[in-house]
Amino acid sequence: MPAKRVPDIVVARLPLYLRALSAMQHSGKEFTSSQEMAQWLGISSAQIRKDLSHFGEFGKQGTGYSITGLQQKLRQILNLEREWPIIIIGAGNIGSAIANYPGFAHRGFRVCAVFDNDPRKIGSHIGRYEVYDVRELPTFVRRHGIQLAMIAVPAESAQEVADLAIAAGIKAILNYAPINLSVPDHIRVENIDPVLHLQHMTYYLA
Amino acid sequence: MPAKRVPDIVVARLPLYLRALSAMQHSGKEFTSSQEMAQWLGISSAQIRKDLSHFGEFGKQGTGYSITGLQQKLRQILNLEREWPIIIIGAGNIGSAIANYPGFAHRGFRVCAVFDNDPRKIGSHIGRYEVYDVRELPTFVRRHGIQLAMIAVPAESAQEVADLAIAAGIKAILNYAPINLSVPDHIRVENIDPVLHLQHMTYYLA
DNA sequence: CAGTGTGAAAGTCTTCACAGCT
DNA sequence: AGCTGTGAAGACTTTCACACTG
Repeated sequence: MPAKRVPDIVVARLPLYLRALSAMQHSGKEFTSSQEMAQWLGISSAQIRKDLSHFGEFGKQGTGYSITGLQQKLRQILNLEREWPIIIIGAGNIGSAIANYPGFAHRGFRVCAVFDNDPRKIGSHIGRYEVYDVRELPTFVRRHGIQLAMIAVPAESAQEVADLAIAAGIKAILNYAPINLSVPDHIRVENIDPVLHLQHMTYYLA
Repeated sequence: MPAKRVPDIVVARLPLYLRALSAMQHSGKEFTSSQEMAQWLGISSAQIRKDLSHFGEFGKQGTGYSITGLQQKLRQILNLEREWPIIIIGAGNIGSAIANYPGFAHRGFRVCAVFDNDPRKIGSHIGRYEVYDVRELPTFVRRHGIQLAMIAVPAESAQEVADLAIAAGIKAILNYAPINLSVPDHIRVENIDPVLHLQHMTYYLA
């Protein structure tokens, strides 16, 4: 469906559009326009139209976009018509919080296991997940064909567990450790480090 | 110190440089080069030099940058020579996890209070923080002159607590709720939504 | 001679503005 | 009338490549 090669920055905005559409759907509306979405998201309407135009023509002139229709298209584009299993590596504060985060379920993801290397944590429960020994990770990942991992271990161990996960077949990593992972070209990594955001904002504070 | 107006995208990379420098410092080195940092971060050396050139000349030709010297400069630029107090709004999974996250302390921030509106949580303890009634937030923020807040409440309440916090004097918000906050122009907001990152990555997975 | 700082060139991304459809 | 989809223009960002310095 992508006509040519779509810029990564455009792909990054699609989930945002999807999120806005969900909120609009909740408010019971049936159609929306690039203008309305733009206002909602604080960006320009031209950008939204241009972004979507990379993938096809989803709107009706004079009317706008069907909210459910566009959601469906975006889910197709982002491969969200299936549910993706994810593993969490690290059963500390962050690992526990994301394991119990209810926000994944309705947006295409299902946490299916939590791993740690601390004998005191292995076998214990986090919400409804038993914590497994990280040594069982390779077998687990291979057996279930899992491609997504979230890393929530201390910075010192992050590269090590990333290597382990990649060797086992993981293709994309959401990394919560405050460190830059080095990975092969075909592996995707996205990072979440709240401190980076805070430090960015303090630049603008008196 | 900023010669002219520095692009926001440049400011956003400075914390990344700071993080890389900390890691290098730990490995005992004294000097680094734009090339070494670039390799570490997976970006180009020219970009690093250009970014830094917006703020002054920090390197020595032939030698590179003093690791501690550059760290100090970046801390100055980002206003990180003081320690910033932050409040957390929301004492659920995410709020608790970030309250206990040890990564803030050495990077310029100190969590100083946690608020919630749930009577069952108010008065209870999260790590070493007592959870306060959100109705005490305005007084607390004013009395201590707090400018930074992290919002970790459900999406439905996020706009409401953001409004409350802003009215009390909060100037910058790190928002964990999966929703776009609308705020006045002079307030800065950054968002963390792991699902957005995951959905971005599934685009590239088979 | 290794490595910075920087104009100029190349590349990328956003906005404009309007033809054309409903 | 209202709103999309889109070339072309404009703005912004990155990279190049080299004069210069310790």
